[in-house]
Amino acid sequence: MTKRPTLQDVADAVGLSPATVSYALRGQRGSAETRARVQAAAEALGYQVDPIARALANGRSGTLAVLCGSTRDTWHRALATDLVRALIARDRRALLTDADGDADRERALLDLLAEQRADGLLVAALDPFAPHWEEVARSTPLVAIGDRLAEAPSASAVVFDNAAGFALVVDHLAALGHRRLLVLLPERPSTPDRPAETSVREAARARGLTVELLRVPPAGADPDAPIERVAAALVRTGATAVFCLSDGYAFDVLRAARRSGLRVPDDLSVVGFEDVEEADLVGPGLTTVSWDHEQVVETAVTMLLDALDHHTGPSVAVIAPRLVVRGTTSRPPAAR
Amino acid sequence: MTKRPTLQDVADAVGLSPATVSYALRGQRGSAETRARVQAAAEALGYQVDPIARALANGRSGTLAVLCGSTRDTWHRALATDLVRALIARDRRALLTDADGDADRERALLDLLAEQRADGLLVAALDPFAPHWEEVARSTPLVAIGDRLAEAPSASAVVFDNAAGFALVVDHLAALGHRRLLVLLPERPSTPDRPAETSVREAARARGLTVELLRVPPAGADPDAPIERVAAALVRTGATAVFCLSDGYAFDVLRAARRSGLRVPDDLSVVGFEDVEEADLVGPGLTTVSWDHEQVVETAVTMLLDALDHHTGPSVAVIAPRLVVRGTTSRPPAAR
DNA sequence: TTGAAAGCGATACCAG
DNA sequence: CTGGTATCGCTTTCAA
Repeated sequence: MTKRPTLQDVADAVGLSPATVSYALRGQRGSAETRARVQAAAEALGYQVDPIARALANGRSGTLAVLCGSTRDTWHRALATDLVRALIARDRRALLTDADGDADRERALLDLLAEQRADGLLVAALDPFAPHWEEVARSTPLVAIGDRLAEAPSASAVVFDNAAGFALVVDHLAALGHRRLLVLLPERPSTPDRPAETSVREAARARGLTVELLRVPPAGADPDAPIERVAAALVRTGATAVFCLSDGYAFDVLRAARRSGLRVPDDLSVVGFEDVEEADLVGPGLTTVSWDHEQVVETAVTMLLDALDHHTGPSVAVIAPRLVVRGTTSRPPAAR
Repeated sequence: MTKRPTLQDVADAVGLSPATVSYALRGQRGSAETRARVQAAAEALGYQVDPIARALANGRSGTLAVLCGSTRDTWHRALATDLVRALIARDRRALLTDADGDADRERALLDLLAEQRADGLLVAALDPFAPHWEEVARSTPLVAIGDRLAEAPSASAVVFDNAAGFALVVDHLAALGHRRLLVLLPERPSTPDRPAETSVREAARARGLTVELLRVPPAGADPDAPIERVAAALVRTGATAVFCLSDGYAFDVLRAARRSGLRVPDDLSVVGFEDVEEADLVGPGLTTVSWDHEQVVETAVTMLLDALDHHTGPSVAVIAPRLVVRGTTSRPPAAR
């Protein structure tokens, strides 16, 4: 196995200096004729820049990173892999890392990525309130996905119009005659903007619905405990519909319902706040709010590449919700 | 923002040469006393090795890579992210890349990973027959997952005992009284060992079942076409059970069945050859063959790290199947 | 337009 | 046990 050719080899081949070859190869200098000659020689030798040497020399690694708060969650897992795929499809090298639900690890990975000279970051943050985001965003183009990063004005973001999503769900359920709504939301606040709690309450009030809030730990932490609590809450409150704000919990609720002998959607409407691929096959029908996956990915990637290539400043894109109705009961509360 | 301290800075601080410091920090040399002093100084300065400089100097990047044939497939996606998570959990840096169903890209990514000096590879190969695997495996510890790499004796592998899986499925269906089996398998052969086709036929013959084979394109390629073909094949052959070998097609079959007005499992048994997280919620019940995910991940990661740390030679681990029965009809063929 | 030379931040060989 | 010093392969001033 013969060694890979280096810049020097190419230089020797064309009788120029490595510097000149370097510039020529990147199209930064040289007469058209020189460039062509260099290109040809490089091609002939099968020369490829060594990304590591380049990174050491100029501080850029040529690699973008996707940092995911937790790939345990189906939707985030799909998002993360789609982002990587989109980047690769645009001929960028991309790597995916996963904080696995641990905020400390999120921080550690961030340091790691800095060390690795990641040129840009796509982040589904675990803790959007963490102060360190601004420091990172200041030195590296960064696009947050899902929620704005509270303390990082330098970061771009692709955010979901949660309030609009809530309104969509509440409208839908109200129109079907539901009066009591059980809302599952994450234990820790996650949106830097108006708290989900407030928005949901407000939307519900506008439609005359009663809301019961149930805070659940992040998905995957302890899969069983919350199911029991959900089942209990359903019985206790007599809610006829469950709205799952915490990503990934709609499936758990379906499991809980099944255990409790509740039929979905005949006895209970379940609405998720995301739209995973398998939702159409799950149970007899799970209604979800969908944030057009492709649009999210496309927007985020475009933002990042723009920032990278054209040094555009930070910006925020808002993704509108769409309701995908796959089964909700309209049985009025009196009938139960 | 002050510059990160370098090895030189630490050396200056303790009055030693960078070489000595480098060795001391890695615990390769130096009296206990020297090491302690160096450690302390490094700590005090907040020194962290620069992985890029290190990679350039010694050819190792300190990063392991997971190369996935296609993250479009739910099961592979889960596998890939789980592998990354497992590696990170063991304090390794890991990156995930995705060939997205394109064999050429698989090859290109492999080159890329070589350039990036990946220290080890975990691979769910798209094309296990490709000759280039051996070249890669020869220079980098490599563990293949799912199938052996036909031409790469230097690579380790975690393989699924497909034949045993087939037997499990066929036994199960035969016991329920099924006589006609529709088997979906990938267009391209994927197992270097005995072809799936042969194994399935053999297992079926042993139980007196008739087998209809239907070759389908890889998941995600053209989501609609195969569904129609499946529906047609069901009607044409009068099969009472479908066995999906091609990963990810069980869900599509359920969709096809629904469109055709077939009820699962009352009219049709559907068996998948993997066990995705959501299988228990899908439809009224999807029976699957399960390859203990955790065991697969654990085994693969352990193999890779052993090869890395102890220079163990290539080995092969076989994962045994388990049948997860979630709903199959026992309606005898005569009743249809 | 081109080239010589100084980094970038470590590692590893080889003397002392 | 230590410490010069030559790499590793490329980028980038700065002169020519």
